[in-house]
Amino acid sequence: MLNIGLVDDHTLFRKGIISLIQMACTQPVQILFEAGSGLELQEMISQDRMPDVIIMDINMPDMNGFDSVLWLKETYPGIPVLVLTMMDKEEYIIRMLKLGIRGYLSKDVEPKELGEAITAVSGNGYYYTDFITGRLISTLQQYDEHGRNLSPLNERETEFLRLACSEYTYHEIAGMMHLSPKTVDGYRKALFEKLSVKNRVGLALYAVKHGIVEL
Amino acid sequence: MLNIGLVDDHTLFRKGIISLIQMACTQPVQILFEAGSGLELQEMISQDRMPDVIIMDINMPDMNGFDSVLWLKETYPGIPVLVLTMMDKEEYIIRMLKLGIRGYLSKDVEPKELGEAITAVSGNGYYYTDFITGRLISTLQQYDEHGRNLSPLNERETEFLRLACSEYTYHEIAGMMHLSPKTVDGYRKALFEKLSVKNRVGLALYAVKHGIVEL
DNA sequence: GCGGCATACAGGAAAAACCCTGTTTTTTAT
DNA sequence: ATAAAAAACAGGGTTTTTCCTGTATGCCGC
Repeated sequence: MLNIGLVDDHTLFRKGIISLIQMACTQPVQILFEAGSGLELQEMISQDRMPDVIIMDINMPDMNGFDSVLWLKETYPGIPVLVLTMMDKEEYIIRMLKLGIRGYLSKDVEPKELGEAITAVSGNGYYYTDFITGRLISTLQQYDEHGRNLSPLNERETEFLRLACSEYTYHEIAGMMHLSPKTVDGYRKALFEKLSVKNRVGLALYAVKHGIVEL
Repeated sequence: MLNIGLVDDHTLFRKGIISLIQMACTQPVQILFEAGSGLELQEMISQDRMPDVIIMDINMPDMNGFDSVLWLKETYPGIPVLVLTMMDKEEYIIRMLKLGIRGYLSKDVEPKELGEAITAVSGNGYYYTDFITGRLISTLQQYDEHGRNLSPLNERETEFLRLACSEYTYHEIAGMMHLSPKTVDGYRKALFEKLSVKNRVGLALYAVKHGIVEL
């Protein structure tokens, strides 16, 4: 019997997932527990309810998916995690992959696919939707003419980008970042190039689209 | 027996809703049909499967929630519609209210609330979550010091706002709108005032936040 | 027929954004 | 240890945005 732990703040989703699991899985499975956040997950596991697979969302109150996976990997690295979320932004996928999750599914998944993913992940396998692998491949293909990767924004660039999505002037942003306005202007230019945008509005829309700033 | 028609493109959601209905409703209910889009809804109803209540999402392929409700109100105005969606943008809520829906729920709804909403709507009642009514009230409270309503953007302002969320200069936008750059500057100023923003980035973020431009 | 109102438009000016080229300093790799 | 890359910064220029005040026109109500 395969024991599944379900972590999602929406009751609607949890019940939907349970229904799908029951109709999709060929092997015998049961829902060991449901948790509405990372904190509840910690409670469940501290009560010695050890699942064979954890299905987890990202957006949750109290403790989100990233922190939850981080904690799991530190504490019980053996439990495979299957992320099931609406968030299909590249940044999120990449962050999760780095944390060592074993599968990533979008919430518009078909029952059959969910069953396959659970089977794969509960063994020693991995499962990512075609959609997601497709996006990742196209991301990894973003090199410039010298073969340098253009896409990943470093710490400082990300910080600048977040601040650029505001009503502060670049001068004010320079102050906040403890940099000269000229340096900030350099970041601006670099990001225009990297993200192929022409003005600050382009930066803001890129940031929203890729989940770098929340609305 | 209350017959429910379920219109949502995500299998996960449909199964979740069904679970919640079964655990939340005190009265006897059954799911008469499930449809994955407005087109499928039309098929179902043309097969003479007339539900007492329709629970509907907004984002769907082929035929979305707005068009579906529009068609329903023209063809079978008697069937009450309960919108159940993640889209909590004011523009969407207002559009749906104008179409004459009877309830609007967010997908993070509690089982109990879903049951109450179904009961209310299947009678001759209405049901809106506190969250939604709260947002609507705060929107309707946006008056200026003379009592004039600031919030609703007219046609031309909306058109300008959409164009401002781009990498065109205002000069180029003026050309597209067949207006003088000075007039466009007037729209800019008026929108800064109405939306309480300080620069073009603020405009773009407002537009995204309120569903005026898609990403 | 006249004030109120919305729309379209102008001149002019300061601020901010945008762009290019080049220097210094710090970090990193070998 | 040193060359190469990345980060911080400057000078100086153009374009765009932002802001102010003021005018002309057509529409609507009373």
